Amino acid sequence: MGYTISQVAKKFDLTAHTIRYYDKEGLLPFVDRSKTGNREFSDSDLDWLKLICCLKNTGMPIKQIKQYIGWCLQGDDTIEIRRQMFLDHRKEVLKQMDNLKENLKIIDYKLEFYATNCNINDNRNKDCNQLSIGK
Amino acid sequence: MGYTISQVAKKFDLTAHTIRYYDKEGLLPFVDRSKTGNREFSDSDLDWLKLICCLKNTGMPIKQIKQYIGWCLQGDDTIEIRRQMFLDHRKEVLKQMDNLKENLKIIDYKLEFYATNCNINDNRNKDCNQLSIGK
DNA sequence: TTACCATTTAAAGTTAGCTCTAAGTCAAGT
DNA sequence: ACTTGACTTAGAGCTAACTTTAAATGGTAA
Repeated sequence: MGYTISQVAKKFDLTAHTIRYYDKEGLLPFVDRSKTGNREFSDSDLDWLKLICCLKNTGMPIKQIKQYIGWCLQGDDTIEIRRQMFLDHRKEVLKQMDNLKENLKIIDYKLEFYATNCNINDNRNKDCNQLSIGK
Repeated sequence: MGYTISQVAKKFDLTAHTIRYYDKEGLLPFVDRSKTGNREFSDSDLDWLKLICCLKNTGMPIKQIKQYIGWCLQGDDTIEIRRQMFLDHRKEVLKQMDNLKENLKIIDYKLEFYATNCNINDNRNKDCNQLSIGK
């Protein structure tokens, strides 16, 4: 039978509106319809959607995801460009992870500061309001 | 003397426009002005801005950063709530890192697939177009 | 003095990614 | 037959974070 849009929405923690929006934007050209025109998602469709969410959640714009879907539909001639896209995107993801790590250091520095100067012995004379975050 | 807005923009890889926007949104209430009304950034201001960028680049909305800045201005009564904000935000950042790691796995799976089935011996009969990305 | 910068403000415009509304269709239950 | 609820579309509306524009001011260099 396949899954209805609301079942899929639940599974992926999206709204049906959002899934229709993705469809409208060209991200789901493969999803079939029932006799009455309702979307029917197959298991393979869920795999596509999982990949789409992966790309979206790692910061790829919807337009670029659409382009990738288009390449997939075009067939094997686009295999190399698709592979390159994943390589490039992988680099992007690693960069994001590095950025998060760096920023986590700053946050941890601040937390250390609050712990050391503010909460032990409720010492309110020391200035926890300063913003020096180290070099 | 302090730094001009364009010097700061350069340092932080932002535009002067963006910095003025942050100021307008209440993120930079501490920045002084010269006699002629131009912003003059001190070293301490740069530390603030560094923290602001850290929070922004880890996904904190500008409104929430503004709220934090407001708490700082209010003084020591808000220390505990600020500390809690950093604790909460730290959790968010860790969650983001976990998400990135999970999604990186999917990307690596795809890359492995492209490497195995598509590029070795230029074997174009195998279907690299499929989207099954594993369980 | 004139030209050329960088700066200022207020306000309008842009983009991405939804989010919601209106009006309609269809299938199942009472 | 009627009601309820899930689905459909087109299109309008919304929010965040800029980004650009217009008009004005001030400092420096030739």
